[in-house]
Amino acid sequence: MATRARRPQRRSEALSRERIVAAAVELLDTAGEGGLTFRALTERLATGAGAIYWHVANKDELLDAATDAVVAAALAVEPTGAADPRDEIRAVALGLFDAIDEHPWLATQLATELSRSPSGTVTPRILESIGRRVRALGVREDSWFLAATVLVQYILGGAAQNAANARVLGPGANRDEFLGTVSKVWEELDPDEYPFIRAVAEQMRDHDDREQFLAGIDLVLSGITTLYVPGE
Amino acid sequence: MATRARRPQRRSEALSRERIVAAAVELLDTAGEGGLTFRALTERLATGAGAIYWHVANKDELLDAATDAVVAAALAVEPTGAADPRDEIRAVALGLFDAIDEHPWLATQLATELSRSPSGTVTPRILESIGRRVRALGVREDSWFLAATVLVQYILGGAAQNAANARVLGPGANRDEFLGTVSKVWEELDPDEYPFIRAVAEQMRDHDDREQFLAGIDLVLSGITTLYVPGE
DNA sequence: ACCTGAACACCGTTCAAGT
DNA sequence: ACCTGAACACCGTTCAAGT
Repeated sequence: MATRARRPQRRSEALSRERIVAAAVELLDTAGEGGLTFRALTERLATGAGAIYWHVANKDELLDAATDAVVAAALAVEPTGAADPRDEIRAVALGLFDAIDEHPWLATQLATELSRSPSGTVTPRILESIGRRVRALGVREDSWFLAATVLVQYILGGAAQNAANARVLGPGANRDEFLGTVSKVWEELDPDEYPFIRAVAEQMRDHDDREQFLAGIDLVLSGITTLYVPGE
Repeated sequence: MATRARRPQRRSEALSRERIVAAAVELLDTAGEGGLTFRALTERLATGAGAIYWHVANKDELLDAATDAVVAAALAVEPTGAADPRDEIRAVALGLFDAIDEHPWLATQLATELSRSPSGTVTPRILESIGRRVRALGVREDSWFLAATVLVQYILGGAAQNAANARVLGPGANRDEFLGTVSKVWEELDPDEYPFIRAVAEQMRDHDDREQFLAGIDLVLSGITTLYVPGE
């Protein structure tokens, strides 16, 4: 009774790249970045290591595929019918924000995604989604790439930072308590070396992640409008 | 002759945390993120594994220490005497940009730094440096934390993205050639799925990393001024 | 207090062998 | 074409033993 066999998984439901990637995402979600190993994967899929290597070149490719699958899903629920491109940009950004929140390993992955495959599919996907709205915003054509890139950079950076916070906490932890602790540490830093940190310790403790993230988006949007939208 | 003993290192110059961290930085710089192993480290320092563990708790702590050392050095050359806080912010940002450019492993490290030690020293260091200038800019007090955080997020994200590009290239590679290749890939994407990417493929090919990074800083600064500096 | 180095548990990847 | 699973090389970390 105690030694219940763990998930015999319907006997051989035909291995496939998709099933492997899905299992990888599950492992990453439940066990964290360190939880994705070929041994855990073979056990969960009731197969051998070689079988996985038949469908996937190596671990890096598997991670890329997992990232791509999750990002694609997050961007699939595109906001339709929103009149203001600004609202659409906010919606796309929040979609990624939530995806990273649900799959914290995405943060690290997205940060290093760019360093891998030059023809990586994740970055173009995100850039395309944001870029269309940048164009709709009326940004000068020669600044399309710049404006879209800055936005994407902020979105990924901001979402990643929040995921990091969430990860430190771990599931079920008390966010207020955690922020309180960090805030205390900040308040006790050397007043000569860290005057600013001390001054914002309280703001840090009371800030709302989502609100702050959106305020950052608006800030970038404001800069884009001021500098790159003619006649504003 | 062929089997020259590699660096006997002046026989026992007393191991210390600093020497270990310095060796770690060297290894990371020369051999990349995967190059930092305890075996390589023991060889370079002509010692045993246990000796290193006497000075450093584990690999994560070693990576944190290496990151901290490099970031501290980058921020140490603080711009003095610049009249405009905007110029100072640009200088600090470029300092980090160059540091990540010199030590590409910093990008990944900084992206995940936040997820580690809540009392991490790297983030406060950067936030402090940027925050002081944000204050000098005349930002409303209740928006100090927000404005500084957004700036730091953009700086780290932007610098990381550039480091990623540099890393894909590898030392001595031809940047123009690389961008040309990626640009070609972008131009050949599905016109229905990726109209924006196709439209900016050329801008991407011709963009200058540093220029673009600075333009992003100015964009964020413009947003901060518009939204959070009273009377502007 | 500081260092040595063998040993342990674990990992990604390969590959001869099977069907 | 697809899968098995033992084997290999390598890694982070521990620890009894030394000085």
